[in-house]
Amino acid sequence: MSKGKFYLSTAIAYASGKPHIGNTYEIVLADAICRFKRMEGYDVYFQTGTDEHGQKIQEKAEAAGVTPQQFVDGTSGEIRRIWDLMNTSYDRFVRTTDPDHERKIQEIFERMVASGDIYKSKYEGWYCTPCESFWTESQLVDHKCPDCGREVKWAEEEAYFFRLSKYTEPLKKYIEEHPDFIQPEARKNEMINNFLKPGLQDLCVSRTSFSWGIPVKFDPRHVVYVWLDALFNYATFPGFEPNGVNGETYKKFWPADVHLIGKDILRFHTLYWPAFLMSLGEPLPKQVFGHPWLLMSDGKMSKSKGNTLYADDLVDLYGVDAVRYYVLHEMPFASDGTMSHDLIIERINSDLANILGNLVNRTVTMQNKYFDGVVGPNSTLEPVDAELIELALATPKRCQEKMNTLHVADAIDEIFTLLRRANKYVDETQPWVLGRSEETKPRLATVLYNLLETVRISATLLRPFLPETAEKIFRQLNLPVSDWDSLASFGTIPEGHKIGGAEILFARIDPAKKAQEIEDFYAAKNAPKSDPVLPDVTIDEFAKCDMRVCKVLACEPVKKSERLLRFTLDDGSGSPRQILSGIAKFYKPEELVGKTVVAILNLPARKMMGLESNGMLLSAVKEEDGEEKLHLLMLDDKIPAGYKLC
RNA sequence: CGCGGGGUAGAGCAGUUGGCAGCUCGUCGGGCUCAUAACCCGGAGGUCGUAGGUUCAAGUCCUAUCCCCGCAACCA
Repeated sequence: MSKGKFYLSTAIAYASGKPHIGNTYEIVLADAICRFKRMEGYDVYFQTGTDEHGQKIQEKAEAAGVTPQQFVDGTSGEIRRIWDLMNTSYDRFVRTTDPDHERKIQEIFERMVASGDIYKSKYEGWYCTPCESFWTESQLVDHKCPDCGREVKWAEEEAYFFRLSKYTEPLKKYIEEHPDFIQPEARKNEMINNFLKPGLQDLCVSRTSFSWGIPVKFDPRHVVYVWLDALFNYATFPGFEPNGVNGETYKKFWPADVHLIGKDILRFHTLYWPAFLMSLGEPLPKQVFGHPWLLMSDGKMSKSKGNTLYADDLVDLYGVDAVRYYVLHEMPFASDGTMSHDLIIERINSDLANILGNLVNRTVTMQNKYFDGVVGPNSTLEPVDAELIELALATPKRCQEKMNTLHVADAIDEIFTLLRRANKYVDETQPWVLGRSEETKPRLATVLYNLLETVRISATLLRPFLPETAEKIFRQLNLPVSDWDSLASFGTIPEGHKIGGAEILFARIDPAKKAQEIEDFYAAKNAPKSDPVLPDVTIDEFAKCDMRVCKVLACEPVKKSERLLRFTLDDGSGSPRQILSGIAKFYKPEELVGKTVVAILNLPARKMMGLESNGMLLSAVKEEDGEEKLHLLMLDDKIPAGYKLC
């Protein structure tokens, strides 16, 4: 029997690379909420996926030498693999390169043009050519570019705009009338004060500077702004149709109950997205939760271990449920959480092994030891029993209350409070003493019965968070996995039932041994492995690259830049050549002066940090566990400048 | 003055409208032996970053200041 529908979405992950554990946190959090809702009896639709358009992806694909579509096919697959690895129960995994989605976006764009909410205009402002940036009057410093201090000129570019300004008041009204719309609360004020009070400006919703996006149908020089494209995934995939003939899933589940997103993209979800929906006359989502970030506390981690944690590595080292537990439990509701190997080990040992695992183990072991696994009657109710039973019966409701406000970590805490109480109960009742004489056997049977029921209730509540572990517990109890309704009563295990054997759920980890294991693990991963050889090029194609020997005449860091060095080179032509290279992390400028290097000269000039770069220095580069290792190619100083490579 | 987060016990954090400074881990002492050296009880440990201010009362409100950190951008 359904208690109603529940539609939750995660943000779609930007398919620009492999997601780290911080990105993975979001899908696990979403999964825990959805599993909980399903257990409560809601009809759940859980959508996630990948956002695959935009300039950054186009650039990354070019750098990798593949088409953007090939590139996102790879990254999207990788993201989905990690979502599956984390045992997440999404109903649908969507991709914005889906042709049906693209068609709908084009139609939505046209519909907005028809209604007058999108209009063609000019993007204008003070333009700094070297920086390729538009500035407003107020941003200028001495009427010059605030970044590089050069002259700016008034420039304009044709673009489509969405009449966002028109929705300032309706949005303000909606947010005020729906106090739970933006969560956590603090973010709401941020949106109101920073954006709504000053009034929203119309939003530029097309781009001409790159091509990897959904083309505007009647004006294909423009591609649709990625956010307009991406945000609509929540509606198009369940079956929203711009012509009004919506699909079944959309009819049933829209509006979404929760959009779960990172706090950094709250603005897009609480202002732009509702405004787009208002423009189409569609209902607005009920709640947007901007979750905090999971940060790496990498201070003590050595370079060889790497400082970015990935879900698949962590699963290899600790197992799925341990990783799920960590991210779900260690994230505060509103502020950022931290993560490291040491912290994970600590949590596994103290919570999963000692409190949960040990309770299950000692309970199952005793039942087997004293009664050969056969459950007896619970006949001797004492005050200490009542206390445990009362808490066991109160815990589901407490969990539910926390989950209703998305306080997932607090919900888990409620379960562990019960588990701690049960451990204490063992001490209070001293079953090993009761087991010594036949007289006290009935009392022992009752004590163990109460423990088994408490374990059953706890395991049921753990299902959304630790699905595999919950199943393992039920296997030890030799019971079918129990559901939400069974939590209303204490005493569901039938007398005479025979439980299964004890089995370790989470082995305690020896931190020193594990540290060694972690080091070996990363060392093996970092072992040199060769990238596949790229498809053949012809000698003619190769010859198009004009690579020449250059001498470094001067080299200095670029102001305000972390990575860039500015080189002045002798390329043999007689006039100096300026090239910028992002290698400041690897070399000190002074040690490069006078060196003999190789550069490609015939790349188009490119501006970085306001300076022009005429070519590229060749380096040997390799990604090692997310970190780039780089060595500048240097030749024998006997080779004169200007020699060509072939 | 790019945007943002944060300084509370050795570590990680909670502290709602101001009203006795709390939780988890660790540590020390004790208990227990069913259990994964696990479990249970108790203790020690904090002038709440600093300096001012408002108040009967400030971790909490105001002002100033110091210190950490994340994000963004250039990365041919």
